Amino acid sequence: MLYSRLLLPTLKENPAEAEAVSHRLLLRAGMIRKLASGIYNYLPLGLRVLRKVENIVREEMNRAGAQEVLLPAVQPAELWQESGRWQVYGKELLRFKDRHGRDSCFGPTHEEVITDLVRREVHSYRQLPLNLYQIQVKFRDEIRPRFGLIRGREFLMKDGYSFHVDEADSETCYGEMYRAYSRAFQRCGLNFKVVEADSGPIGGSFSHEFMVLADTGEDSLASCAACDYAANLEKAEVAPPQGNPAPAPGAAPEAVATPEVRTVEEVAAFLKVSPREVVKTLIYETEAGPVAVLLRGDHEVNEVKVKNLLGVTELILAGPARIQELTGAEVGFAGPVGLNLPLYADQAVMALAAMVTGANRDGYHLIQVHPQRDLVLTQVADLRLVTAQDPCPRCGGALEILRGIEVGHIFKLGRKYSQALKATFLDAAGQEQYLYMGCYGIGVSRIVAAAIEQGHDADGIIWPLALAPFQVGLIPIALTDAATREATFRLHDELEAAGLEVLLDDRDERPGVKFKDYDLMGLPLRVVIGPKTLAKGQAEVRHRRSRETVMVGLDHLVSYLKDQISKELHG
RNA sequence: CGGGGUGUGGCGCAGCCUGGUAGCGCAUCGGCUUUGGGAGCCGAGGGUCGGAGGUUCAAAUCCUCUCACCCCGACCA
Repeated sequence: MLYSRLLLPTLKENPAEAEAVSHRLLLRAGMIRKLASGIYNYLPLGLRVLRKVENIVREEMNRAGAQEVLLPAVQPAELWQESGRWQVYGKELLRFKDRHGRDSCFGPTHEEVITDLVRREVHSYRQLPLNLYQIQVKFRDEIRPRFGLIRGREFLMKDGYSFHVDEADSETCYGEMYRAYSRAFQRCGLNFKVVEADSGPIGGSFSHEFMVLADTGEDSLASCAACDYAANLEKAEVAPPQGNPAPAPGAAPEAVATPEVRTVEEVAAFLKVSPREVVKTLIYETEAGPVAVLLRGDHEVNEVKVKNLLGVTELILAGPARIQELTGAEVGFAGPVGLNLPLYADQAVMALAAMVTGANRDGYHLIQVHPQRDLVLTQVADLRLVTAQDPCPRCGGALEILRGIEVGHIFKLGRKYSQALKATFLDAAGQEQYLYMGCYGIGVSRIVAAAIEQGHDADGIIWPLALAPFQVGLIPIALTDAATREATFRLHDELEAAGLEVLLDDRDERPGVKFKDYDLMGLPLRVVIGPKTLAKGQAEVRHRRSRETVMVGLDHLVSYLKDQISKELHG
């Protein structure tokens, strides 16, 4: 490919709109351009990378026995009404009417459509299992699109759905997808971690996310240094407290004046106690009514755990007026003693012998509160976020808290959609049964950004070979030199004939400009040819990642490059 | 949606506070010279200062409204 024929507008300066590294470099390297918030054009270079990811994912899905389909992006409201999600999906679902006034939406995901297809076409256990996937543009009207391709509104996704006669078979498929995903992300050259994830309201006993490790990631995860336990922070368990969980009660609770002392830090400092002895009382509104959650002052609530324990989908911290109404006191003085609300305590609270709580009275706190003697608890559970100070819940080893970008998510759907949409089959006994389903997603365009978050330096992108838009960049030092020109074009043709992807910079630019652009684009191998190298019958090959250069004789340059590429692609 | 910020040639910015003929760097076009890490000189083109309304003799600058975008929080591939 000749540079002069490509639409490849590189930028010297960082666009003001881009903050994230991948966003900046995608723009600067001329791979994407923004059309609207969270909506991007892919230019030729960006599309080449996107296609590479897509093909790796496709190959691994096919290898795992899945079949590719293509479902419509525009979907009728009826299906969503049938599944019940037309009401619950929220504003991320882009809705509109067609010319006849029929409610429609742009598909953010395809459970409804695929289940509809399968219920029409599959009637017998003999047709099962079935694993279908597609690679398609999705639209989710995100609250806040950001970081370029990492969270766009329109994005390319691989979504797959499997159908089974029973739960055991769906779990077999889950395992196959787990392995296929791992292979795909490995081939993409990503440093990733598989973590246990919250399976959410859909239910199911387990779910996994595939996280590309990057400090700029939007997700946090806990990972054990000693064993293979790793979980999304919102899922990560806290090991039950060790030692004596029920210390003997001491003196009776006593109210003390704490004027204008509200936060945990202020209370701890005022009463000269450790923040861990100050218990905070969080008042939440849920669709099932208000509740109170107790946590040690030095701990952070995990709202996902609270939601799951309560079985609610709505969990919002109560506002000042509502707190006043429920506790009789201002924010900062709520406490569990005598509070007429369902009371849920984090397990760590139970290990305290004497704690400080709000007194439900402005300007007062209670001291010497004993959890078992003084509180009427609805339930005690693990309700907080783990920290790097907590031991691993599996092996007791040290936990690390890392940041990651979610590029894949697999979970079991069970019979949620098959029941809602009445997707059934006849089993061997002639009985009508609901299908068991699994669901598997990969953020294809997000992988492009994640690979850059993981592979870059001050000069630009460093692509893994498998994703690079071109494998080799070819730079002539002086195209005005006839010998150089002739040798460069001949080499370009030879490389292409050998099946290598090569970009020849035939622009009338000075070498420095080309070097900068190639570092920015991040092609793995760069070949420089000029009068000086030609005089020795050689070319200079530079590895983008290591920055090492070697002189290679022109007569075996093609085989040298082929070797380098196959070495990196196949280990 | 709440909080913070930015809109001035294609890109990055100054000018705004204190109203008075719209500027700089890069990019673009033409010419000459250059050619191993974002070249030099000469010349040229390109902007209703996000939009609307208002104040004023006069608005990029002051006021009101509005739109777009970015960053921090609640959603997810």
